[in-house]
Amino acid sequence: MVAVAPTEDGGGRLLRLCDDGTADGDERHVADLVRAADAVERVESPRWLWASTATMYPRLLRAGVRVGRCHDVELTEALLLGYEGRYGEPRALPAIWARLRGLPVPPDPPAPDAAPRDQDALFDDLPDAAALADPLGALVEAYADQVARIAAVEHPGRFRLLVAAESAGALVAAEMGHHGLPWRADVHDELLRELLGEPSRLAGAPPRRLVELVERIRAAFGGARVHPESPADLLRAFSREGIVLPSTRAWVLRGVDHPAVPLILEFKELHRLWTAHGWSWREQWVRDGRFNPEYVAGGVVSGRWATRGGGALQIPKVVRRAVVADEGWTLVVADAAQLEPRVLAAVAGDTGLATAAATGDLYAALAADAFDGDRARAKVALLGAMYGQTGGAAVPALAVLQARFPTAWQYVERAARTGESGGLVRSWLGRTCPASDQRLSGERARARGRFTRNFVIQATAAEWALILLAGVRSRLAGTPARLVFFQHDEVLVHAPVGAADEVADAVRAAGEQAGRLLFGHSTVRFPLDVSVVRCYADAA
DNA sequence: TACAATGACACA
DNA sequence: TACGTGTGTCATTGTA
Repeated sequence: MVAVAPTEDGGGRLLRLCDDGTADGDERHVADLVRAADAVERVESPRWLWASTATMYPRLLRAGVRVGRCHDVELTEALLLGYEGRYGEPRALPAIWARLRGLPVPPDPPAPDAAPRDQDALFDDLPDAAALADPLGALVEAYADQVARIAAVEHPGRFRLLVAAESAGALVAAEMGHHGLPWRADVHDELLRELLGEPSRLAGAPPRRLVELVERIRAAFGGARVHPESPADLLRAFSREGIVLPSTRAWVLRGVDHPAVPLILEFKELHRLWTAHGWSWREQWVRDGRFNPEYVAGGVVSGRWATRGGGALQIPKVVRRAVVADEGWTLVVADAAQLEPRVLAAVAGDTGLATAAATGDLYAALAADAFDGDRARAKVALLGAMYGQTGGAAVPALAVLQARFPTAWQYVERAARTGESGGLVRSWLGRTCPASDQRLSGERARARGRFTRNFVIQATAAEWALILLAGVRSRLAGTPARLVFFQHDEVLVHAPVGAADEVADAVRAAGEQAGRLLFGHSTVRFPLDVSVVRCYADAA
């Protein structure tokens, strides 16, 4: 392992370490960090120890340097603080962040009733001068501390896998952001014109079809000046016609008998396309045939990724027509089928559910076993159990689930009760939900119960996906194929046409390995639907 | 005028 | 078919 800390002059300091964090050689200073890292990577491809992949790696990527493995101290620290129930501590993360960058540690905020402090006490509080000047020392110290804390968790082996997956995920996130998703601006423009009509010559003014729809909506309201993009205005317009609505949500409007309703629904859909993924979106986010969002690994408490800008994780299905492989290239699209119920079967160790999850269609197997072959009811029951549904027609189906798969049922119920009473729940590998800030009661307690019930599943599903991603990445290393998109349970690889089958096999193999790494010899399978397409919209 | 809260809806 | 989890983004509306 090689620890690396950048210095302000573009150089950096390197130190070879053993796995427990003890030094294995002398520290050396290099004038050009990027070149030095490249050389070290080529010769020995070590695991890199650094403060933050998100701040270090893009710089290397811009210089054409790719690394194989790393340990990301900040992401690991967030995982450990969460595990220890300290995530909300105001100073915990900022403190380590500052020390790793050689900055002064922010002081504790003074307690509201504290007596004024004397000079000596202030002096005691000053950051250690050596630590201040020594980010590399702080890094090595933080790593050794993390190694010891990981050894103390309930399942250290699982937690080490989590740390490795989180760090690998951060590498993938930086690489995907750097590489970008192939995006045909001309195809995007064509489909926008098709759906929205001619764009206005006036910047910021709506395209033709939206203008027409507004006119027809006004006509349906007897010529009143209605602004359909304003929910409050729409509510007023309906109430003038004697129709009082709780909101203007699409599913509320669908139950309303009024000539304006179908027009409003169409307007909403197109208006959203125009504002969220229209021409100005394209101008802002698409450059040289690539959409380059910034992925934030570990950005969601459940371990799912977030993105900053561009709404990369909410690309509407119609817009996926603009995602087209380069000439001579192809897209390998793989998504995990029924990932969350399969995760439930595996983590709960419910043998009946695991038997159903050993097949390609979990819902169908479950239906055959317990729901008289009614696949839709089986699906509703399972989703209801994972999301905490309490009412509606799912209730009888939930009762069947409870009676026939008590182990799985109890697993999610226990997570819900722990959450309601303010406790912490963990994913399979040890990612921990945020602590409750106060004692809860009533609806707020129940809401936290629904959250923790879902957390144990969603966070474990995110772990499976992260391990899949890491597996795909390492199998593609040294080939021209690139991971270009990842969305919770779906990955896209941009590959030369001739390599498509090989890449598809690699993705499937990574999926099988992810299941084994997480759950050993569980009978639960995690099949991937893989398709090889020119255009993302054509994926099955 | 700037920012925060809200409503709505896209994705998994 | 009924609204239960997690997000990000935009427009509107309310407040400082």
